[in-house]
Amino acid sequence: MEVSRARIAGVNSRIKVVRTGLTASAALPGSPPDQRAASELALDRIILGDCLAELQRLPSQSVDLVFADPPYNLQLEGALTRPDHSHVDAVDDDWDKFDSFAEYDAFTRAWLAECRRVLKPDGALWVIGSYHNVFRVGAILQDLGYWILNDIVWRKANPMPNFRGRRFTNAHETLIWATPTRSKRYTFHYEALKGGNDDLQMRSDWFIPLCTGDERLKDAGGRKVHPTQKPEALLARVLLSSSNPGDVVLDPFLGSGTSAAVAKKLGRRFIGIERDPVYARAAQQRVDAAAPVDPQAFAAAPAKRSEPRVAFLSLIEAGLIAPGEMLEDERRRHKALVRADGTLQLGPAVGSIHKIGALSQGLPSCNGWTYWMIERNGQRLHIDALRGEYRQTHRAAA
Amino acid sequence: MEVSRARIAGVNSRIKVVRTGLTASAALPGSPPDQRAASELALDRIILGDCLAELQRLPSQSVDLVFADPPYNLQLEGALTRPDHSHVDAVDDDWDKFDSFAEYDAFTRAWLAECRRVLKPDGALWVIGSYHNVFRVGAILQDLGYWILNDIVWRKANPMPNFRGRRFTNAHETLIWATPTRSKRYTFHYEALKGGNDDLQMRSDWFIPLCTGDERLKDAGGRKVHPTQKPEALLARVLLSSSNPGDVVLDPFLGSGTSAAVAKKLGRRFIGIERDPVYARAAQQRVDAAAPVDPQAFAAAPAKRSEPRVAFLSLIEAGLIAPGEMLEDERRRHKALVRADGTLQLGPAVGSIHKIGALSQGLPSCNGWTYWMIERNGQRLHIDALRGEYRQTHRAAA
DNA sequence: GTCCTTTGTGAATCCTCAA
DNA sequence: GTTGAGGATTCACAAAGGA
Repeated sequence: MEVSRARIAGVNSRIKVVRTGLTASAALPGSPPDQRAASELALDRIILGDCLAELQRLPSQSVDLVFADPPYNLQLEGALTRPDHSHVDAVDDDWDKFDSFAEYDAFTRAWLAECRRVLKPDGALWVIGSYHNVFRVGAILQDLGYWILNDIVWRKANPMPNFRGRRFTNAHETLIWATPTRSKRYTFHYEALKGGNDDLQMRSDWFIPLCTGDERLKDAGGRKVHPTQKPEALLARVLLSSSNPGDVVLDPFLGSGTSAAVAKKLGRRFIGIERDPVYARAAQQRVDAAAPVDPQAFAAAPAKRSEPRVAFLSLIEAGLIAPGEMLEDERRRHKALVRADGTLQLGPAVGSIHKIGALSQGLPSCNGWTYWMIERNGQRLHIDALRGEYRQTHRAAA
Repeated sequence: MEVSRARIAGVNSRIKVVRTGLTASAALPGSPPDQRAASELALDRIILGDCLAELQRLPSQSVDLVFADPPYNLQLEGALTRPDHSHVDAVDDDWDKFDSFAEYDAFTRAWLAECRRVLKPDGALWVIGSYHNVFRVGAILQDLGYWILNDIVWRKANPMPNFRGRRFTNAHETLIWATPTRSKRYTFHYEALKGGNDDLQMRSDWFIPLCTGDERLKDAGGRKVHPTQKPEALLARVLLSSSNPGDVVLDPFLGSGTSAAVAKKLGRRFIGIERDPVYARAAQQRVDAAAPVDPQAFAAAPAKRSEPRVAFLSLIEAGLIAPGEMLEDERRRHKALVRADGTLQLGPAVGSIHKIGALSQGLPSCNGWTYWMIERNGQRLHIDALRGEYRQTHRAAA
């Protein structure tokens, strides 16, 4: 999973191609979606166009991760307001809400369904929202067959206070992490996250400051370019936890381009869709200015699960353990004989290091590598240490 | 917010009336709901019966606050064991099983609609849920015309870990606070909450321990009476923030009776509906044993103030350390690369600041915070100093 | 009685690959 | 698709037990 310098250079040069201007959807008029193979997918580009129309052009099962920050406030979205919104009195309020919700739901269902089509089977989707919209998004997502893995709470370090003092300070937003189907194949860098968190599992509540200061995009007049620019730290945690270097990250509501900028910095590929030319241009400039961090700093960490398997027999064949030696558990309660074929013998029972380990304890299963110990140079070692030794000496060959 | 002694005494004497036993619904056969005025509403009682049927008997606009802890529809499959092979006691009760989302939605819509009818116009509703159900509950609640005031995150101090390391620790549950209509007339004790929170506005993320120890109801055999008993601190914050002494609190899924017990302790009236006779009896005993308390004691209780934990990753996210930088130990014998995910790399090894620190010295453990140094402005600092800096700028991190 | 160690447990949608 | 074996995996508390 090492990312070479050549690869990074390749990413950079590709970005340079689109740096000349936005890739407007109008530039691709004659390409029907069904004829576009995944290999043709143009990457590291910002598409200026309608979210739904552009999603429909993307090939199926071509994207590793979707990050979506859809509109929260129905009233402010031109496409979602009723034409005759002008006079709504209190009596009509419920109907108005129902109409708005129905429209919002239809819109949500449409883009979530397209994202599900575009996602690879082992990909995943993240959506962020507030209480205004996240319940609808979450329910629709479940209805469409997505499988929720976690809901994550982004706890804001410095939220806007509630000026009227009529509610609790709205100090968090919610993210939903889901796979397109109920699948066990998804990316999650458990050990890396744990390593960065004082060796404790990363929890579902994340404490991250708002996007402020230099990170916040401003226009020439010093006004913020986008009203809800997300902090890069939030996106970084999303991408680092659930994607790999080189993965394709799609953002159907790119906005100020946080997801694309972080994707570039962390060695991921991106596709961003944005309808507003002002946002799209700002995002493009931001992406152009973003510099990838040292590839060593985001290269996939070796996870135990992904280490190559080693048969216990291989240790015997490599001379690290001799047939006839005895293994013991930590407390020296059980003692087993190493046989030449890589099995253990404990009394009359013969089986794998795991089976005999489980049997000796009366448990349904056991990791023999971390259960059995052997004596070497007057010290006791888990046989897992010898496995590590074996892997080290055989890594060069591979 | 002060609860007067006279008022508490009055509540007590009323409760004595129903202390003789459970008020079974069968005891009220001849009273059609429409003929029952609000003034006749029998209070401080636990109704043994079906949630929907009993809600339908209650008069309209008679309740100040609803607290509902409905089934979550967890959809668990198979068994789960801890790394030590012990069995995880899952919530596999029949009451949590639904055939489909559609069935769960119909049930949810029915009880939420009845609660809306029963609520006074200036009343409010609280629902608690997890990602399994809360999105559906929230969307249906909006569809019915409820108006959401806040979503609240209950951050668990001591959640169950994710034993297989396949997801983020599910460390929170979500509460929704809503009024039956879009109304400005609802109860919110802003100042009282602020006073109990170091004069800071109470945020939407609440840090409260699970219900354990003596508070957890046990049967004669020492087994927990109810699988999902909620902590009284959670209910206390709900009731103190959004109800007044003397208010009527309705809980359609009473379970172990936390809401009723806290209501009695805080001088509120209650109506609890519970279908399971075992739960209902336990709740009744619990309520009988509950004595009015000083609200301040509750408000002060929950958050044990220790130094908030800071992840090394947070320093990177905050820009205090950049991915790709190098850390060195005091004597410059070892040099490690800071990775974007908050882990360190030393040669082929990747791990936490502590793990890599220990590895570099050949020791079993190491405090990475005081072992690793970094250069800043020509001077060398322990990374612990940067942690201090982070804590200073982010007080709310706990 | 005090201190230290061991054990138990909580609303959980909790593995992965080869044959 | 299914089956079977390999082997990876836990945090904060509280209560009980032992020295």
